[in-house]
Amino acid sequence: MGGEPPFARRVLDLVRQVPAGRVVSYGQVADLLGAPGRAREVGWALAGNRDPAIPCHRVVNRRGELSGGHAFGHPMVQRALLEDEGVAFDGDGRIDLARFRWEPD
DNA sequence: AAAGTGACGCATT
DNA sequence: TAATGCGCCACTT
Repeated sequence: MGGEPPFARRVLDLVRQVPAGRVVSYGQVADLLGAPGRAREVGWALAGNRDPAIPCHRVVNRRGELSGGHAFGHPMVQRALLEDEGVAFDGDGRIDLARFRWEPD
């Protein structure tokens, strides 16, 4: 029997559960996977993702800022995707995580 | 093998 | 609240 699925696989599996109009932070994903302190690995997992079914644009940093923007070609692309889902940005280009943070049941 | 890099986060200043 | 430094771990050179 193989052990647990690769960390990257578990990251993508969790992110895929994030509904439209909601976001999660890198650190939150790591914490939910039982790997606190490994937020950077979450970023690498998303960077290596090739599956368009994974809503990786819904993952932001702990301050509600867009970090993976350049991976979409331009930060504005990710922002447009989120705004289209109903996620609001403040004057500093940040999301109010108190309102839009998603948490699993 | 060692050092540098990065889709991050936290403590301290 | 913002800015800085350090910890973290996989990947690259």
